[in-house]
Amino acid sequence: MGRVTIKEIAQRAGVSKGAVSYALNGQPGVSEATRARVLKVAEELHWVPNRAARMLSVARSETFGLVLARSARTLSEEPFYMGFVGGLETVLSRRSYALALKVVPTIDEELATYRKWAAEKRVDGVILVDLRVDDPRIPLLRALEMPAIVVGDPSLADGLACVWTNSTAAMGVAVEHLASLGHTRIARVAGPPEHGHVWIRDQAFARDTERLGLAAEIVHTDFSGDEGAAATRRVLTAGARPTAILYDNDLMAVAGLSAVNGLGLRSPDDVTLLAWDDSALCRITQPRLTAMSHDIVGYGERVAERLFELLEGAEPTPHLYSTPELQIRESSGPPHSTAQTGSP
Amino acid sequence: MGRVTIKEIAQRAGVSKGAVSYALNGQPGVSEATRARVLKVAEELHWVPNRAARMLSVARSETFGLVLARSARTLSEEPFYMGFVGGLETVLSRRSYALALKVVPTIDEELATYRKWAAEKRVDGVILVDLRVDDPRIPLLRALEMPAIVVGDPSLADGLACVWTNSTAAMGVAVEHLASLGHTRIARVAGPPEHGHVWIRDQAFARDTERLGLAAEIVHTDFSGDEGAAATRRVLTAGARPTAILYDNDLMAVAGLSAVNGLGLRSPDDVTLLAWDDSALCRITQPRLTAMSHDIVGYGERVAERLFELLEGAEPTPHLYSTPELQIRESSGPPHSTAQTGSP
DNA sequence: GGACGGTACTGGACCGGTTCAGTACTGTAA
DNA sequence: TTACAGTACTGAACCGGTCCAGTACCGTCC
Repeated sequence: MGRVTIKEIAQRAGVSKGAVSYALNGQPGVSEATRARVLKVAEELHWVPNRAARMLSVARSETFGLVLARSARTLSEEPFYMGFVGGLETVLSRRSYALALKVVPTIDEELATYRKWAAEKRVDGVILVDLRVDDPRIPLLRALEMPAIVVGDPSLADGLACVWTNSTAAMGVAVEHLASLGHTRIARVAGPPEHGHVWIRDQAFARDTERLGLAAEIVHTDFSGDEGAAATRRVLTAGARPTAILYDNDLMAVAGLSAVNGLGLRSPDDVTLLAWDDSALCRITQPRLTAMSHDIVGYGERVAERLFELLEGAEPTPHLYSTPELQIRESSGPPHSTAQTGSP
Repeated sequence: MGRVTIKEIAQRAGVSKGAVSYALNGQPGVSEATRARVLKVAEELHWVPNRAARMLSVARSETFGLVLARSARTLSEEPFYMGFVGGLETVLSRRSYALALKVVPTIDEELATYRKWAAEKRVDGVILVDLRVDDPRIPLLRALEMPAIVVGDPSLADGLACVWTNSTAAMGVAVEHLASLGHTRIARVAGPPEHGHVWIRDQAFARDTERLGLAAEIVHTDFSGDEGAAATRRVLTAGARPTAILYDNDLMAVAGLSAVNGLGLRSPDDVTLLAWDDSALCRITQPRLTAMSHDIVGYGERVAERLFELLEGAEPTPHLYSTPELQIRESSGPPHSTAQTGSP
C-alpha cells in the first residue's frame, strides 16, 4: 500500500524509469506492447503520480489561486462566493487541477499573498475578484507576470484578461422596467463606491435615470443587511419618497423589505423593490423579490475555462459572460397613486 | 528576479547548500555568524522556499483538504461553509499551510477524492463535514490512515478525532425556552434525517418535548428555503396547529416567516419562530428571528487547531467547542389565546 | 603530547518524477 | 554492401530542497 513509484513499475515491467514515464504520459518513445505492459503494471499497483515530484520537474503546480480579501464574517453573508467557487471547481476537477483558497482581511495582505505565491511557484494562475477602482492588484500581477483572470468589467481590468457580465446594459433593463411601470422617483441602495462594479452601476444608473427623466438618488452602504435596512428607512422617510428602490445585492434587498414593513408600508403597493444577484433569498420573502438574475455557478465555470485558455497561450482579451436578466416577481408593481405624491 | 535557490545563496555566502539549509531552518550545525550572513543573503535575494521541493524531501504537503459534497447551487445558499472556511484559513495562514477545497456532487466522489489525495500525498490531513449516520467516509479515512478531524458529534465520529457543538444541550435550551413561554404544541422543521446532526437533534427534540409534556411534530426537508416554507404551511394548516416552530437552519426559518405572513398570520402573535445557526439572515427580517447561535468562524479555527495538534501526535479525543446559545429576538412570544385552540 | 569531545562545516545521497543525449537494433535505399 | 533514417530504449542529469555521514579544526584534560 502507498509508496508506489515509477521505479517500482520499471522494475516489474523490466524497463527503465524513463520508458515508464513515456508510457504513462502517452509520449512517443516506447512500443505499443511495452506501453500496454507498463500501463497494466501501473494499474495493478494503483500508481498515482506524486504531486510534489511532478511539480518539481515540470515547474507547474496544477493549482489555481483565489484570494478573498474580506473578513470571514462578511464572507459568510455573501452567497456569491460559494456558488462561484463551486463553478470553478467543476472545471478544475476535470483537469485534476486544485484550488488554493485564501481568506485574508485586507487587500495589502492579498498583495503579499500574490508575491509569496509567485516566489514559491505555488499557483499557475490566479482569479481576481472584488475589483476596485484603480485596483493595486492589477499592476502587481502584471509585474509578477502571473497569469490572471479578472472577474469584472474590462474597464477595470486594464488590459488583463477578464470575464465580465454587462452591468451597464442590465442597469438599463432594470431602470426601464421601473420606468415602464410608471415610477418617476427611484433610489439606488448601493455598495461601497470604491468597488468597481458598484461604481459602474452608479454611472449607468445616473445616465439611465437622466435619459428617462426620472428623479434619482444613490445611497452607499457596506453591502450588509443592517446598512441596507438603514438606507431603506432613510430614503423612505426623507422628504421626497421614492416609489422604487434598486439594491446592489440580495441581502440588502431582503433587509430593505423588512424595513419597508417596519415602516408600516407594503411592497409593491407603496414601494417596488428590485434586488441584484438573485440567490435563493429572493424567492423566500413575501412578496418574492424581483431581481437582476445571473448564473453565478456558470460564471465561475467560464472564468476557470478562460484561465486554462490563457495558460495555453490565448490572448488576454475580455470575454463577456452574460448580461443579468430581469426576473420579475411580486415585489414589482406600478406606483400607488397616494405614495407618488410623497409624505409630509 | 525569481529562480532564487539555496544553491545561489550558498555561493554568495561562501558556504555549502547543507549549511544554508541548516541556517535557514534554525537548526544547529552552523555558527551564529554564518547563520546571520546566510539569512542576510537570503533576505537580499528575496528567497522563498520552493514548495514542491520541500514537499518532495520532507514528504509533507503543508496542505489540509476539505471536500464539500453538495451541488454548487445549494452551497451558495448555506452561509455556514464560507464562515467556516474563513475560520480555518485564519489558523492555516499562521503556519503557512494551504487549504485545498474541493466541491463534488456526491459522497461517492468525495470518497474517490480522499483515495486520490492519499495516493498522491496531496494533503496532510482532512476535515470532514456534513456527517451522516453510519458515514462511509469514516472507515475509509481510517483505512487510508489519513489524519482527519470530524466536524460533528462524537457519537458520529466513531473514534476519529472530532470537534463538536452540543446540539443536544442546545435543543434542551430551545425547547425549554418555548415551554417557559407557555407553548404546548411545537413543530420542528428539520433537514434530511440521514444527516447526523439532524438525527441527533431529532432525538433530543423528541426526548425534551416528551419530558416537558409537549405535543411535538417533526417534518423533514432538504434544508432549502422552498421546502422550509412548504413545511411551515403544512404544519400550520393541519388540524392541530402548533404555536411554535423550530427550524434546522436560518434559510428555512426566514422562508418560514414569509410563509406565516402569506397565510395571514403574524409572528410572534400567532406563531413563535426559532432558527438555528444565527447568521445575518436572522437579523434582517421583521420581526427579527430568535435563534440558537454559535460562532461558526471560531468553530473553523478550533477545527484547524485540532488538526495541527493531531499531526503533532495528540490523541484523537473529542473536543467540545461550544453549546449554541439562545439569542432571543422578537419572533419569540407567548402563544396567543385564540391560536392555541387550533383552527378548523 | 596524545586522546577525546564538541563545533562548524562539506559532500553527496535522496525524494519521485521528466527529459535529453546517446546507443543498439532494424529496415530501406543507393 | 554500405550509408542512413527511424524506432525503442537506457542512463543520467535535473528540479530544489533535506539530512546523514564524514572531516577538519579547536580546546581541554590527564
